[in-house]
Amino acid sequence: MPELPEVETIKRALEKSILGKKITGVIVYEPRVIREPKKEAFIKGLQGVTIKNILRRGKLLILELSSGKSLAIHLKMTGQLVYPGNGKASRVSFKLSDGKTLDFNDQRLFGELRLIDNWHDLKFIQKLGPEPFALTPEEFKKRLAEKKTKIKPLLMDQNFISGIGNLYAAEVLFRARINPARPAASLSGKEKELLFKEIKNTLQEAIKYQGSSVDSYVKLNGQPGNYVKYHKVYDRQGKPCLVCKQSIQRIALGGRGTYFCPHCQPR
DNA sequence: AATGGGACCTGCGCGC
DNA sequence: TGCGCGCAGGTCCCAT
Repeated sequence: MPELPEVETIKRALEKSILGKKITGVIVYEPRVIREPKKEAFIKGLQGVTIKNILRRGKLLILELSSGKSLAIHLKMTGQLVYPGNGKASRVSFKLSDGKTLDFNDQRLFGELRLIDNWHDLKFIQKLGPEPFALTPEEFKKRLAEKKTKIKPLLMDQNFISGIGNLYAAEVLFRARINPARPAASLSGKEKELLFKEIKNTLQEAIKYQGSSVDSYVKLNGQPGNYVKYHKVYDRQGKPCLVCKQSIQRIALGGRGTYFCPHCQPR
């Protein structure tokens, strides 16, 4: 479940530690995580290239390379990047010119590595909604206007707005005091403004604390992020609401576990 | 357009 | 105790 704050945390750490270094070799332990091209071409295409630029779009990490190609990394549920690598449970290991390795770990193999000519051409990128931090309240309200879906699945829709997953959708809606099952179109102008504000606030705060380590997210150095202790609803079912003391509920919405306070977030 | 389901995966927690 | 089952969720894809 790495979402925008977790991927941003990793991106910033990568910039400090591997930017400008050369990939001197690639060891593939689990070919299934390499989505394109085939393993041999993937290894060959990365051999000897320098990492020129590191970007994030939504939850996707992009390393631009001296060859003109890019390495796109999606961590999906359980993907990790660890530097310096320790070789433990690594699916793919990148040897760098500093003698250390960058390890890609992924227990469940949902993660995706792609070596591509132009990352702008990725279908995922072409359909991707705007970055929360590059959006104005007016634009956000406008995008919300015609939507008939429930607000929580909509926030998680990467084509609507990028970077928000199950965890931060729950946290944001609690802070905006909006019930996750509300139809998006039913939100008042004030609620839309507050929601947008809380999206930015929550993501910013989570980045400050370097992400939420529930499940398997770790920072580039292998250590957990610190934001879990600030969660107000996620994974807190049955526990007292930090505002009103009522029990936090968990329901299924769009097939996903959804946490909220029935008192603070009424229908 | 929206919604629901399955697929991809594996480790964990639960019930019996 | 041990086993089998369901669940967890990011994204894509298909069906309705």
